[in-house]
Amino acid sequence: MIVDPSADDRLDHAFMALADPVRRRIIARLSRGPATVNELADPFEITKQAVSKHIQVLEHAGLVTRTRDAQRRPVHLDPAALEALTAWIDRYRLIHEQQFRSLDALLADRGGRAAASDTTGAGRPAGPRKKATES
Amino acid sequence: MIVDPSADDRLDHAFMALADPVRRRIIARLSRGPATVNELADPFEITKQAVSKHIQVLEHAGLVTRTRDAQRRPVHLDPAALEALTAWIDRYRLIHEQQFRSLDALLADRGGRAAASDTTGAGRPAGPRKKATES
DNA sequence: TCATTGATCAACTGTTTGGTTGATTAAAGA
DNA sequence: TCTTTAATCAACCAAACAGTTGATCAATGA
Repeated sequence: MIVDPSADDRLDHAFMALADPVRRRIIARLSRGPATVNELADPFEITKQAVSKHIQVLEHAGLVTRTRDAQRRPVHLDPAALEALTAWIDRYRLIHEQQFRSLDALLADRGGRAAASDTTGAGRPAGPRKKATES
Repeated sequence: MIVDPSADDRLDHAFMALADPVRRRIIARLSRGPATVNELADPFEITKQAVSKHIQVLEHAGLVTRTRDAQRRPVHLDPAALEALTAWIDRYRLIHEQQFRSLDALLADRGGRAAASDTTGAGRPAGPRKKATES
């Protein structure tokens, strides 16, 4: 049993959880409000045991929580983990955009002639040759 | 061989591709500019064949593209697929936020007394009882 | 107490995945 | 032509995963 998962582990589990279309449909349903396992299993062709496993995956990823309401155990969406995902994606998406802006500025300074001959994109700046250690 | 993958399949592959820490580090590296397989394999303990497979997964998900530059085959980040991921996540994250705002407005109209007794959250609005068919 | 309902646990199975080693292709250069 | 370098292909293996069936647990209500 993992007690203190790293941020990397949490990203692993969250991305893996959303890599399944059944789990994405469960998230979509929960975005409109909590629901029980039986309610969530209804639209699918699989057994409720399988849906229960999917919910365990989502819970382990921190995407949903379960409470107790008499016999029912309603599942709730927890959007904090979703925010962590968009934060990770946007981080590198924006770095990439910035790389392009820097290159464009550089080419503009040189007069822009080099840009027309670089059709492969292979001449893009690769940055300093340091080890890529970021996660 | 799949020739026309659905949007759902593309999301599958993209989320699955990012569910691996090695592939996320590759994306992080590529956000700073293109790189070859050998360069990408350098920081890892695994063989370059394994890294080549990871890049195939990323390419199949539409997250990267490969070009030809003499013997080298530089890998480039393609941020369009990343945008699709954030779009999906934010869609349901914002729907969820809107649900909360609607509930808060409802409780405010009633005088807000019911809110204090609902500590489990089980009484959240579950929306109309229609089948959850959205993807 | 006992039956019912909601949900999970346990064990098993077929498929997929991440990694390896060894062989092969493709382009450059001596 | 022969060698070197970059990268992929092919076959294989162990581990993980998604699904199943059957049994069990927990709370409710007659």
